[in-house]
This record gives sequence, structure tokens and C-alpha cells, in this order.
Amino acid sequence: MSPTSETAKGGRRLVIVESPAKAKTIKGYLGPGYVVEASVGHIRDLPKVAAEIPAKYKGESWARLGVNVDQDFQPIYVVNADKKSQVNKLKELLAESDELFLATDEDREGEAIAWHLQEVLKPKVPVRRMVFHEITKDAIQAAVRSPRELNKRLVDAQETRRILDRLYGYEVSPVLWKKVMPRLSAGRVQSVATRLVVERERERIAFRSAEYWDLTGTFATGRTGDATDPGTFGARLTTVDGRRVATGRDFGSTGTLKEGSQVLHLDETAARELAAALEGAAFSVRSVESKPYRRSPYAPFRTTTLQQEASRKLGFGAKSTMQVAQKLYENGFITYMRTDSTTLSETAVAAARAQVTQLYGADYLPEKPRMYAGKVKNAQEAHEAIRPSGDRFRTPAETGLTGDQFRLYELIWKRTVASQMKDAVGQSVTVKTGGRASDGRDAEFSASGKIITFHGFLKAYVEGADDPNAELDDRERRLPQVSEGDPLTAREITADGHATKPPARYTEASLVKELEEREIGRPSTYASIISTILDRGYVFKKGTALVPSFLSFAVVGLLEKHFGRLVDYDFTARMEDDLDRIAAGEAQSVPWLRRFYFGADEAGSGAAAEAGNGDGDHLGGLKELVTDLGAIDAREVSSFPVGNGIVLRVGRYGPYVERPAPPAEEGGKPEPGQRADVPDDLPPDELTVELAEELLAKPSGDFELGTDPETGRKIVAKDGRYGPYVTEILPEDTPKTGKNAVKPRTASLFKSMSLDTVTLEDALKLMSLPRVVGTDPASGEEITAQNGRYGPYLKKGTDSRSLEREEQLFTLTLEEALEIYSKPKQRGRGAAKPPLKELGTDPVSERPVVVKDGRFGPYVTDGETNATLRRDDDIETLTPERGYELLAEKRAKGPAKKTARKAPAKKSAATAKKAPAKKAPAKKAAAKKTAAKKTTAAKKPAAKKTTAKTAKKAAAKSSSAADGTE
DNA sequence: CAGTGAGCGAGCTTCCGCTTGACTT
Repeated sequence: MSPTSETAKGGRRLVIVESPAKAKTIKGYLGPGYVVEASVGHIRDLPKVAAEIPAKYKGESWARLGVNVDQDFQPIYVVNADKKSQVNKLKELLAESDELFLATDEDREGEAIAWHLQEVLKPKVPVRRMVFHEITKDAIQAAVRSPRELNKRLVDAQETRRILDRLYGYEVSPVLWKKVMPRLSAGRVQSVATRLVVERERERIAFRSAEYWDLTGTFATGRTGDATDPGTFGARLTTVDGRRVATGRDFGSTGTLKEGSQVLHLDETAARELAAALEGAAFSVRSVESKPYRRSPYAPFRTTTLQQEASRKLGFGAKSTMQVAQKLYENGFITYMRTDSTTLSETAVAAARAQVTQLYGADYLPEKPRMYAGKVKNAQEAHEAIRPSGDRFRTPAETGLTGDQFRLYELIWKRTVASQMKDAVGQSVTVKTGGRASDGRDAEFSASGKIITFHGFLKAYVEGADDPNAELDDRERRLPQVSEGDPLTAREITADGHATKPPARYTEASLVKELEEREIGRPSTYASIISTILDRGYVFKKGTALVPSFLSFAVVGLLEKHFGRLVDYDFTARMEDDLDRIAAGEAQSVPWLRRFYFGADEAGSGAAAEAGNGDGDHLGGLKELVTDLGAIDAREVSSFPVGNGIVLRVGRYGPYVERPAPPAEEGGKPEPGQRADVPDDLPPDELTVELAEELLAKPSGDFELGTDPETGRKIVAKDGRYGPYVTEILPEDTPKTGKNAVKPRTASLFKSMSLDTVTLEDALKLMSLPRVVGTDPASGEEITAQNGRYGPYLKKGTDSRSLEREEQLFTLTLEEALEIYSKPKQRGRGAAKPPLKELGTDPVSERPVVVKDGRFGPYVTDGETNATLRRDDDIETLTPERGYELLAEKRAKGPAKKTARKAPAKKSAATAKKAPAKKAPAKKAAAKKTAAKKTTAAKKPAAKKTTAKTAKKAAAKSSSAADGTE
């Protein structure tokens, strides 16, 4: 039953694959009668943001998660916004078809995509599941002939994974917003990736270097060198009086020899003395040892190895490697680039072998094709290895490619061809030579060389190495032809000093490699994992190295301490095992999720046994961990001792060092202590006590403006929490506490001024504020002009009036001031402003509805209920109906939310009232500074949010403090 | 992380895995 005979019957089939490029290729293999279209990846998912949650679930407590945790973790699926048009297209095509083939990838995600397609398209025609692992005509036609059923268990496993990731991400991230900084994130993959980078940095910080010395000698045979025999060779000192000389490997991370080590540790003096004593000594060859050398080619590329090699050889980052590969794939030059398989199809093997014979000759071709078994533990092998496409590989020159695409193609081509070539073989030789020093000590030197007699695959491809020294591995090194007993002359013997080095930082490529080995992440996500941790500010790049920020130390520290199980390196691996059992029908999704989320209280229950990833009797669920946050001390998780009593703290505006002030006297207010900003890009292992002292001694970012001629004090301009300001430096002996405390005069810059242009004159003028404008003849009260939180204002006793312009602080006359005071106080600029739009009368409250502009942007109000416009709403096009709808929504959820929130806050009712007062100050300046520091998008909302969280935190803190004293 | 004087509506951030264009700079 060939496809063509089916066509003759007039049946029309719709085949859906994941990728458009794949659809194009397959179309050619199936011919007429088949319509091949792509789903373009997943088409449905849990709602990502609040706006995507269907209205009917909006009031539910779990709606935020998109998963009904109270009812068997029922997920809410919505068609992805960017896939709606594609889904419609598929629906139309299906309407004209007699049969549907779901030909998505044969792995967990692919099976799920097929299931979602079936759910969304609701086909009325027969549905078949069709799978293939290579895109060749034979494979595709065979796949069409032998379809199978959808594997619902595999879909269950995927859904379980999806829900777990959602619960983890959307429950733990908010903990970070509350305890560290808004907009941060946590997730099964990114948090472990960040932890790896942080732990490596911790090792580097703890590392103590060791210095050790040895000798290098140049030995001559007495013969003149030629092409096959160099005549001389270099060798390194290995033993003295039979005792091995220490090398880097003999030292631990503490800078001392490893426990129980018997090796000889030479320092500079000892090395130089020995070198001198060996001068003129007679040497001879003690042994010549020859071993066969054999090396097999590397497996063809999969995603991670491609990323590693492109990084080492071409200097590409993971993201650009994938972008270039995507182009090559789309234009038909290579097979699919997101794969965990190293398997080549039969066609590919044949093509590679043909090319080996053609380019290198039959001598380089092994008798049988080489097979590469998958080394990746959780590999799903839905695709082939990454290789040149087609049944005949185009040489790089034949492709007509240029630039990065050419270079990446060449790399892939070489690696693929080399993978079907013979081993490289040769001999490795070790020559030992010894002599007696003038002081009687015996010194032995060793040299090793390698001769390759048959290059095999090395003709085509040599793998790059992260460590440049290791790259020499594949190179030849010839030693002179010597035999035991041959006399040698030591031409030169030099003492060399070495130091042990801390473990290297991860690069993008080595981190991806580590993640793959630990079964964390998938080929389609490796590049984006890097992007995520870079975007969040958890790591930054210094050259190719990934350096963790202090922020990541705080975040990882918190997660390790309070969510240890979730950032365990084996968490994902265990999850994979459990998912496999779900896919095999040996375990159930719901009990597994229940145990993860609600914990397992009933010991030995079926659920506990099935989840299988805990060790204790009682396993606290995620929900419990994120509900009770009292145990997480925000200050503690963001503080790290540096030494000398100095603490590094991660603040909302970046890292800073602090030397806490001495404890406050009885009843006195604690002093803030001495602080200094730490550059955002300072690698944590470079923050020494010395550097911290230096930073504290010379606060960074100060602009010295000069000296106040009247007081002799230094005047500086700084960037503070509330924006740029000027202040004076008080003499060291000024009392800062107690009764006679003197505070420095400070003043915010006017908006027209900037830190780098402000002059001493400006500063002195600003610091002269508040200015006495005059006395109100009516009351005898003094009227002053000053600059405050809300801008310039006049003050008379407790009565204040805002001024329009900052300059008025200096120019306003008493008459003008009295004029202002003669008018009633104008409250709030919003009140004076006319509404942005009038919408008519609300059907429920029967009040006029208008759109106003407020602190949080435009909102609709009927004078009683207020509702902020949503992201998609536009003032211009907003209809009255939409306005009523927003108000109705707000009325519906308003009271429910209030009671829900009040319940846990009972204890702190008294302190909670104070919070709003504290809330305001940080607002304006926080916005400014955040905007200045962060270059990423969406600055304003982030800064505004800070306010609320800070206030809440303050309230929470004071309440817990109060609890403590009871 | 400076220190001041009012009053006003919250809503959103975030996960991992599949896939590409459609957007704007």
C-alpha cells in the first residue's frame, strides 16, 4: 500500500509536524494527496500571565498558577497567543482532509504536542500517530504505512513535568520577590545552573594557591638533529633520591600538600641549589618505554557538543551557535540542530564513508561503519545527530556559504566525516634520564613523546580543548632515538616556579556540558538557560567566563537553606526517573504531584512510595515551604562576611559593603554604619578585605566640588537613594551620636542640574535652604521655602503649599508667598486635572464613569470602585462597555481578596497601620536609581513595586520582632 | 545606602520546552 495508490483513491491526508522546514522536506517525499503543515512547536500551554487566564477562573485562589491544585492538579490550557493563526490554518486544512497524521517528534514533548493538537482541532476524521527518527524518503514512507496510537501515558508524563515546573517557578519566584528583589526568578533548571556557577566561585574564594618549583633540563645526545631525530630534548625533574617531586596535582585547595603525601616539595631556594649542584653532572638514559598509542574519532555532533566546539574553535556563544545552525537547517544544509542523539542514519553513514574514500582514500575507511551509542542518560533520541543533510554531503566549498555559516558548516562536515574514519595509531615514548649532583643527590628527569604512524581521523578533525595545553594531546612530539645506558649531556638546567590555580570558572559551553551530564535541561533550552541567568543578573560574562553576581549568592543561599531539596543536583535526575515510571504506567501523576506540592504526611502511603524522591518519613510539600516565610531572614540571606567585621550586603540597588557601627547605647537609635557601593561587575572572588577597606575609605561615585569658604568643609555631590544630592563632609571628630550630634547639611539637586555639571556655587546655594521668605503679618509666623519629597514647597507652621518651580525657592517674594497662602490648599494634582475620558453611566452603580490618570497609570472609576486599565486596553479606543466590565470585575474580586489577605495578618494589625507611612519615601528615588542602573526593559513598574514590597517587609519585620518579645 | 510635608485605585513580575517569524531599534 504505497502513498500513490492511496492518492488514487482520492483520499486527502493532513500531516502535521513540528517544524516548517521539516514540513517542506517531507512534502517532497510524500507527493500529492498529502498536505504537510507545521504546528510550529507547542500550540497550547498554561496561561503565562494573569491576562491570559480565562475569565471564569479569575476569582479562584489557584488561578495565578494556571493549575487547580485543589482538584487533582487539573491544568488550564490556553492556545498560545502567537499560535492562534497557525491553529486556525490547521483547522481549515483539516476541514478539507479525510485523515489526520500527527507526525510530531517521538519524544515526551512531541507526544504532548500531538495530544494538544487532537484536543484543539477536534478531528472528525480518523487520526493516526506517525513517527520517524530520520528524514529520508524511505523512513517517511515507512512511517506513513505503520502508524500507531497516541501514547497517553507519555503525554501524562509530559504534563506532570509541565505542572511541576510551573508550581516550582511560580511559587518560589515570589519568595525571592519578597525576600530579595522584585522580578527575580527561580526554576528547576535555572536555579541549579546558577547554583553550579556560585559553588564554583565559592571554591575559588576558598582556594589557597601553593607555590612549587621544579627543574627543566635540556639534554643532548651528541648527534646533530635532523627531521626524524631532534638530537636534543627537554625533560622535567621527576624524582630526587627516588622521591617523587611535587607537581600541581599533589596540592589540595588549601595551598598545602594533600594529606599523607610523601612527595618532595621544592621551594625556590631548594630548586636553585639543586640546579647548581647538577651543573656539569654526567647523565645517562635509564629507561626507554614505548607504548602503542591509539585514538578513536569523536561521535558526530549533538546540540551540546556542537555548542562546545563552536565555542572553542569559532568563539561563538551558545545562542549564536544555535542561530547560525538554525539558518543552515532552514536552508537545507544540515539536519536538525536540537538533538541529544549521536546516531547517523544509514544514508548519512553511506555518504560519510563515500566522502572518506574520495577525499582521503580507502586506507582511511574502516571495514565496518562506526556506530555511536548514546552517552546521554535521559536522551530521547527523537532526531539524528547534527550532520550535513542529504545522501551526498556537500563539501564546504560546494555550499557557496560564507562567514559564520560557512565556518559552522565546515565544523559539522569535518566532524561527521571524521566520525567514519579509522583510528589514529602510533607510539608514545617515555625516556627517563638521571645523574648525580655534586652534593651526592640523585636526580631523575623524564620526557615523553608521541609519534603518530597513521593519522586516521586526525587528518580530518582535531577536537578543541578548554585547556589549551590539552590540545597538544593530539599533536606529535618526537624524542631522539636513544637506548638505555646512552650518555647524555645536560646543556642547561633551569629552575621553574609554578603556582596551583583555582578551579576555572564555567564558560557557556562548559556549563551546558555540565548540565547535560546532570540531565538538566534539554537541547532546545541550553542556550536560553544561559540567557535567563544572564538576564536576571545572576551571572555576567567576563570574556568567556561566567561570573556569578553577589545577587546570585543571596538567591542561591536562600534556596539552599530553605528549599534545599529543590536545588539538589539530583532533583531533575530523580524527576526524570519518576516521569519514566509514569510513562511506563508504573506510577501515577496526581499522587506524585500531591506529594511534591502538599507533602507526604501519611508515612508509607501509596503516594509517598510512588513519588519516590524523598528520603525522610515526613516530607514537607512546596506549599508549606512558600506559605510560612517567617523563618527566612531577608537580612541574613543577603549578608556575607568579608572579614575585619565588614559585611557584604546585597541591597535592592546592588551590592555594598558595610562596617556596622558599634552597638547602640541603651535606648539609643542604632547607627547605619559605614557603607560603600560595590561595582556590579566585581567578581566575588576578588572582594578581599583589603579591597573592602579601600572601598569604605573612599566612597565611590562622589564628585568633590570644593571647599565651603565659610566652614572650610569639603562639599561633595553624590548619587543617593533619592537621586543626586550635595552634602558636606564633617570633620572626623564631629559627634555623630548623642546630644551634641551634628548632621551634615544636604540638599537634592534641582531637576535641571546633573551630578557631573553641578558646581560648588550651586551646591552652596542649594544647601542654604530652607530660605526664610518672611513673616506672615497676620499670624506672625515665619514662612520658609524648602525642597522636599514632593518637590519645592512653602511652609508656615504646619501649613504647607507646593510651589510650581524649583527656582521659586530662591526668587519667591513675601508678597507672592502670602498670595499663595490666601488661596485654599490645593490637594493632589489628580483632583485638579480633568478626567482623560468620560464613558457614560455605569449600569450597576448608576454613577458616571470616567478614565483618570493616577499613580499607577490610567484607571476607570465610578467614584466608588476603581480599576486600572489592563495592558491591552487603550484609552483612545476604550469603549464604555469595557469600562463597565473592568469595574464589574473589580467589584467581583475586591472583597474576596481583602478577607483572604487579612486572615494571616491578624497578629500585626497594630504595626500594619504604620506601614503606609513608611511606604512613600522610597518611591521617587527608587524609580530614578533603578532606571539609571538597569538597562533592561520595563524599568518603571519594577521600581514602583519596590515600594510596596519594602513597606510590607517592614510591617512583617516589626510584627515578628513584636512576636519575639512576647 | 539622605531627609523632608499631602494625598491618592493596584497589578504584575515568575517556570520549562516545543517551534519560528513579526516586530522594533
